[in-house]
Amino acid sequence: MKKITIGEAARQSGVKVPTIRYYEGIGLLRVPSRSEGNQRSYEPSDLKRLVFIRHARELGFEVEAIRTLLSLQDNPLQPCASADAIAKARLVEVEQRIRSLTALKAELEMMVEGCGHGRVDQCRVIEVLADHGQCAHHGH
Amino acid sequence: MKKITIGEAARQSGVKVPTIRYYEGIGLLRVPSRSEGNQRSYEPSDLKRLVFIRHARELGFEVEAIRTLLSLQDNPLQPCASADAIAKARLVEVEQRIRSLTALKAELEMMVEGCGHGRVDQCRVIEVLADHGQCAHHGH
DNA sequence: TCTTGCACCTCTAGTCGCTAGAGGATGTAG
DNA sequence: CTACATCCTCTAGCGACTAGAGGTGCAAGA
Repeated sequence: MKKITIGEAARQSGVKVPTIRYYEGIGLLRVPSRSEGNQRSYEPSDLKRLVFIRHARELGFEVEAIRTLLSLQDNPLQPCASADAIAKARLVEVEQRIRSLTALKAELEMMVEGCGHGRVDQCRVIEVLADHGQCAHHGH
Repeated sequence: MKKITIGEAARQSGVKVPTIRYYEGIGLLRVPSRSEGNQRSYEPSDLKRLVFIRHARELGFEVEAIRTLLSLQDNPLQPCASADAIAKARLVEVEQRIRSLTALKAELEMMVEGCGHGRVDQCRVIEVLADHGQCAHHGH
């Protein structure tokens, strides 16, 4: 039962102090007990939860998805179909995002390579932006 | 000089009506003339500008970058080094983003594949989120 | 002419996930 | 005792829109 301050929790979890308070506000984190001087006082389990949240955020899960994942974690005997579905949906999103960014990269490369570093009226960057018809990929 | 309404401009440019008004508000688009009934009235040049903006947004350029690109387009005799620099910076961002998303994809795939579709307490998705040490990539 | 109904107008507030700052209380080291 | 860091609450801001309220304009059919 070694209780720690919010600052220490921030240091150990990698989540910033105002963000911890924000997570409490939106109900991702339980309301912690307070010290005599009204300061938040966290337990190891809170720390674990913070690391879980941080990690999920780094993987790009939205707060609502994390809310669901946390409630699943809190009820470990339930079937994990939901967790699986959330992760799969995220995977599909990420794959889609990679595809569109790759197309985008090709287009930017064309723009940059085509730029003769002369005047704007000969600049391929501006030209391509002005005329969509010159795009390599018309999907967007 | 065929003037069009904001709705028609939206249809032809692919930029939504409230977004056109928003662009006017932040100064990306000139303040258009008005009809007798106080309705915005756009010219072909506005339409071109809207398409330019839409295209740049689709390529992920921020509004401030677009502001610069537009001012370059308005002064075609200047050297295009700025446009080139903006596009290059965006390219670097995109490449970085693709790299991190690819790492993320690998991690999500591991999570999804490892999930035995049983109960939460055996679920790899939850497990990996809870314990950062199990990640394939520790960079994040 | 009337009326229906869509498109337009302005303005404010909400979205997401924080982040920054004001203004004050508490805790700790020298 | 005095700094100074850290904590507290509260409000407002970020980017790039989006949604909605409450009202006006306009074109076409009955």
